[in-house]
Amino acid sequence: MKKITSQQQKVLECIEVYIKETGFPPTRIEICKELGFKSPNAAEMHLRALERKGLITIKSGSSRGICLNNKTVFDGYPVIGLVAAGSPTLAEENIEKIINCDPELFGSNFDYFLKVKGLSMIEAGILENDLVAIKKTTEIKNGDLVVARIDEEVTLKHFFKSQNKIELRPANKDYSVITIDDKVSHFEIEGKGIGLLRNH
Amino acid sequence: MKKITSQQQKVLECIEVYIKETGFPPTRIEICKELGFKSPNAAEMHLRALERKGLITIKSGSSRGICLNNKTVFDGYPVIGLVAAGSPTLAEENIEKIINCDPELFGSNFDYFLKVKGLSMIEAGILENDLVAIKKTTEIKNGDLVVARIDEEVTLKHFFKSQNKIELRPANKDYSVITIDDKVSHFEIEGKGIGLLRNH
DNA sequence: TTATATACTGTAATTATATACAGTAAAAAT
DNA sequence: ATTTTTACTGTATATAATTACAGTATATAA
Repeated sequence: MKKITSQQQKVLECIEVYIKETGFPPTRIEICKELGFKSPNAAEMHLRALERKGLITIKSGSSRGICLNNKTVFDGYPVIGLVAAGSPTLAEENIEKIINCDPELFGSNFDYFLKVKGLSMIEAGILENDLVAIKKTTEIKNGDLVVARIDEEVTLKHFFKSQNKIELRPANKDYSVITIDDKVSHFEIEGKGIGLLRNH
Repeated sequence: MKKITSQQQKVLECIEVYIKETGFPPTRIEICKELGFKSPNAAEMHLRALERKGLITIKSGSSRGICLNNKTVFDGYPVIGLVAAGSPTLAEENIEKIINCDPELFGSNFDYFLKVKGLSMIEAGILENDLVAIKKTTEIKNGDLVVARIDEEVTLKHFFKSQNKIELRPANKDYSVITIDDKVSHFEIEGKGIGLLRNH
């Protein structure tokens, strides 16, 4: 996609605002009024440029026939259940279902829901089948809830790093701490749990 | 609001579909094409009727100047924190903030979020400041998570009813079971917890 | 340096659109 | 029983809107 000029940006915003306020797109002349142009051709040329750059579609011959192309059809966040060994977490085969919700539901944006298996985090109030909202990131602080991949296995634990070792701690007395050492051939932080969703 | 005829309903749906597909409302003639009318006045008359009945607004003189009025501006579910003694749970003074999310996020519809105070349900994985999605209902089964009002105090507990008594059980060894008996002057079930939301 | 794109004004023509008016017919309300 | 509303066809017209064409000027890319 080609770069957009500031004037074209203004025209695009003008169209977006107009649609938001009235429910239908503006005419060339209305764009001119809004932005102070004196010729309908000014608007026309900007519209042509925006169409060339793929941002709008103009339905020829139709009044107000301006379609915005930027509508990202967002159908929700995938729920990841058991991750098949060796496959990327977000691979289609791992997607159990799609949940539609506000991206800002947990304060900051996230990437997917991980469905919790087992009871290893029960003392942190994370039960089996809870959905933990995961944000893909490697910026992790001690104590954060992380999704980690150890030797092709995916696990949800609390992260603790000291001078010489990394520990993944469960929140359950019956489970033991995982220490990342030489025996581990592959270790990777996939992301961070920023929220939780439960269906009673 | 007056009742709508089936033909008017068809015209309204036609407009909604048209907007969904193109991003702008149809002209009179386009409505006619879609519904098989042969005169633009057929569409015009239906539009006038829909405007009289308050379902649309027609911007006079504007091409495609049809605005839908049915847009229910839903700004989200209220989060209820501490409930002031004697006040209805959903009173404005109790609303901490509004969270926008899909009404079907927890399977069935619900009415508000209750912000959890204290640790009485910690063994059920419900921590302080968790938000429990509450559906207002009195249809409760044994073991359900309920919001109950006892003598003007609101509490979140597990519900158990036997032949001769009702118990509200915490999920924490350090808390004791509440038994509803003659000492209680007022007891009421406000609703049922159907889901949970947590911000890490 | 020579195009090409941006950024407009100004005018005009064609077509798209709203909308009024004259009817007809049937259903529903008064 | 009569009026009003619904539900159209068919025609006409003023105006709303797209869109082409002729310019001017500046900035950017080849």
